[in-house]
Amino acid sequence: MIDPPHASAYIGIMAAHHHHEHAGASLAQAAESALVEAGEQWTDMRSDIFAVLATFEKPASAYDIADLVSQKRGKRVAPNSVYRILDLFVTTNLARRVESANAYIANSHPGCLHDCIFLICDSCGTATHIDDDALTMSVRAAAEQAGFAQVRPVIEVRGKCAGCD
Amino acid sequence: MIDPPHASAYIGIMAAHHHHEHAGASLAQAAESALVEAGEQWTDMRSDIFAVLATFEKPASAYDIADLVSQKRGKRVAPNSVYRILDLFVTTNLARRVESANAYIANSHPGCLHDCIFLICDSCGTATHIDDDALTMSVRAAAEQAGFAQVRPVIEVRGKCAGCD
DNA sequence: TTTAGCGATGTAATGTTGTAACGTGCATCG
DNA sequence: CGATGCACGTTACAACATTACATCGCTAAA
Repeated sequence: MIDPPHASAYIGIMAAHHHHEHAGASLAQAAESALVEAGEQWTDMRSDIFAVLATFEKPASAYDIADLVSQKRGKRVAPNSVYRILDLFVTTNLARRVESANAYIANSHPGCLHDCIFLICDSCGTATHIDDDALTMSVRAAAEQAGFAQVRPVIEVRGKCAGCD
Repeated sequence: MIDPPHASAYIGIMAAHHHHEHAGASLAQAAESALVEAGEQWTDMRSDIFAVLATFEKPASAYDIADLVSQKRGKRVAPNSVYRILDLFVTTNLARRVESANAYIANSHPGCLHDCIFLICDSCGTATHIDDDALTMSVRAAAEQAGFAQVRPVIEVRGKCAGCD
């Protein structure tokens, strides 16, 4: 899977930064090593949940994931367990929570730490993301200016994607 | 209620823009006229719900509001009805939904249309907002660049407020 | 004046998302 | 072996949100 060079960003605003975007097995491997790196275990359950999460184009709800993982294992996996693991993924940067969708999405470049900006299509539900550090840093700065600390920006844009215009 | 001209200049991060910030009765009045302006009715129920919403410092859940309005009226008001009216408020810009909190907050300057940036304290739950049109316009621009249309930014920052350091 | 329509609200049921409390199995280490 | 710690299971429940349909009151057309 070759990565097209991060098609060159914005006029005036641009992240001078590019990633290795993983997919499929490569992504799972990257996730595994990132998790191990963080001192956590890469168990079967975690592997299955990550695999299922990574197949989604759209942000996936914990319940969606629970259903699919249950099928895959032939045994009910409770949402509860899924949430635990998703929380772990989020704290270790293997996945992100999309607040405006109450759902999760795999991070296609784990190990690379960013605030990211999600674009979620109101029609088809698919989410893409852009990384624009200049922008996210400005948001952080504005919040810090207002006296906030330990800042965690949530930047999402709802709208209609190019395919759904 | 006169709004100062939308002065378009920004120095770095700063809103060269100031509002009439309403509070209490003045806010309720502003809300009423904004709603009527939009061709909607200002009913007792809507008035009560707005009043309750406006008393909150923190984003209020529909259920919080339902409880308080129920008390106030001495009769159960179902969450359903509250959601209906909150949706109306959001579409008419009398209130905002805080996605990362599944909750709502009154707009202290209805009639004045903005993307706003919320700062929500993880400790005390209070929310403040900043208006920084330069920033929000950049976010819009980035999304449009990516092919999105009918863009609605959701910009929230979680963190610790000055009082909760 | 009836009545048809419409907007606002009520009622009930149900669906979805998220957490709490506690139990079990298993590996590691003294 | 027994103690500890971690992952996961199980159950129950809390919190958030929507759907379908009923009722009420107003007003505009017949």
